[in-house]
Amino acid sequence: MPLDNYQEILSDPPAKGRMISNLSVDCCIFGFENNDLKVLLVQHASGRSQGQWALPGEFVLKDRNLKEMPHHVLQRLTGLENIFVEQLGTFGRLDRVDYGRIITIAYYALISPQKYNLKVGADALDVAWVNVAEATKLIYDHNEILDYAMIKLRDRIKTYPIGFELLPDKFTLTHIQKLYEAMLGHSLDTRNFRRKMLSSKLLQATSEVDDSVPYRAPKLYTFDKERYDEMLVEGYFFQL
Amino acid sequence: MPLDNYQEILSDPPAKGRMISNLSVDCCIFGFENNDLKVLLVQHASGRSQGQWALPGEFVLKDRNLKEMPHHVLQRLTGLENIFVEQLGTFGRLDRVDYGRIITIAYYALISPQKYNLKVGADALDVAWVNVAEATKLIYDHNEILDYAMIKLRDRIKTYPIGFELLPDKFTLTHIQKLYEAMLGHSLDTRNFRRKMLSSKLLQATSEVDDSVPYRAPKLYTFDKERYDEMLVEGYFFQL
DNA sequence: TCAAAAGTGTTTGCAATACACCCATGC
DNA sequence: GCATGGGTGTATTGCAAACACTTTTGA
Repeated sequence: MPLDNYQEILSDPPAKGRMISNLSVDCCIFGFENNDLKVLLVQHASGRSQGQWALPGEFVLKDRNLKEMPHHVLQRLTGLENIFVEQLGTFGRLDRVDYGRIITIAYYALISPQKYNLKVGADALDVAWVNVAEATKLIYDHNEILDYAMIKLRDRIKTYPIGFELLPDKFTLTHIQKLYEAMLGHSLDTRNFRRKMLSSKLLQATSEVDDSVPYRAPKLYTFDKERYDEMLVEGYFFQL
Repeated sequence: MPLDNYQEILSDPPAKGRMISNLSVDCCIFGFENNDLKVLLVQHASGRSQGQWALPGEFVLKDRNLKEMPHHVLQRLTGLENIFVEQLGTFGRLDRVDYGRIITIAYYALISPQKYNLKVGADALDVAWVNVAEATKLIYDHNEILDYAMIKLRDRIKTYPIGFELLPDKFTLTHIQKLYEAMLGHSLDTRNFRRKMLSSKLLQATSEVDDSVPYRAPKLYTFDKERYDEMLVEGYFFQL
């Protein structure tokens, strides 16, 4: 399923009167394909920022709890619900945007490739998955936000098994190793990695293999959501 | 130096016109005394919230960068500068305050006991250091914020040696052990703790001892700021 | 038969843990 | 001399790290 194969479904932005005009939410939406970590960017369609690439975002809505806002952004942009989201932090330099004093609350989201199904809203010219390393020259302070997201993500992946949020339901051990390597920015020892993953009890072997490959077909695993939820509570540490 | 011995210096709140009226900053300001972790609370002097205890806070000022705001709060409240501060997160439930849609950015600050020197602003009836365990029944969602601060603090103390921010310039090994125990909520093995602390190279033994005690005078240590800064960069991990 | 990746065990060293007694001081 | 906390060492265990070859499959 290629990443650039999205549907052109218009999704209208909310009316101005429903927005809190000095407060926005911006999202670093991450995906993983072809052993690369990607981030979802939009190109602004109008106004002073027309043509520039940005993290997707919205003004906070008057009638929504703050924590619903990143889901609202994801819903408008991708139609997806129940996505993993965490707050990153709030950015409020005086000159961070060029048209007023806007403070933004940044979130990051992790979505699995089965779910790529992008809409392009009426306020965006284009939407694209971009390799994180190539997502330079974003508008406003969005590169600062993205850099911060990467730091947090690396930190988080070492402590919680959130990487699974980026994988399809069934995946191979190599698949998840490549994901960790992409996130951490260095390679990992295969034997040690596999031992650790399997001993974590997070994985469940299926009887299936991935026979679409032109070499020895690797086993497919699924990921044990119950065990994962237990770990989130007990403060699991994942040393890598 | 007793904690409740503060000066009654009035520090006027900023004019309403300088504030962003839907955005506030609230601070969990932590101190450590008598082996207890304390948080600084204020009692509101006027308005609907009069008499209630709260985390100190302010509305965000139009002409200040967001990251200066917690320092502004600390400055007004305590007169202190150069305090360790980190952002916790932003809280925005629709009904979190009872007089409108206010979103608040929460910070936590760590201050050392030498620096206790509190002012009481014109907008506060009273200011007090309260044991964290006893800081219940705060106004709005401030208990939620404080609970979250404690979780973050525990997490952080396990990874970075931020505990030193809560100690005076010279301290004993027992002193810092008690601090860690208070933060983590359980006791630690003295021999292991000392070995680990000393091998971290964060401490520098002085030739002095604390001879104010009625038993064997313990050695005083200072803390090596340079080594600490190195560690913050190299992502030091402090397993406790 | 070759290419490409899957899959598999053992050894080594370090760091965390558990554990108990003597020491110095002031009263 | 006694009460109080200061200060110290060793043995064990578990986990992370380093390391290389055989297996399977499709082309």
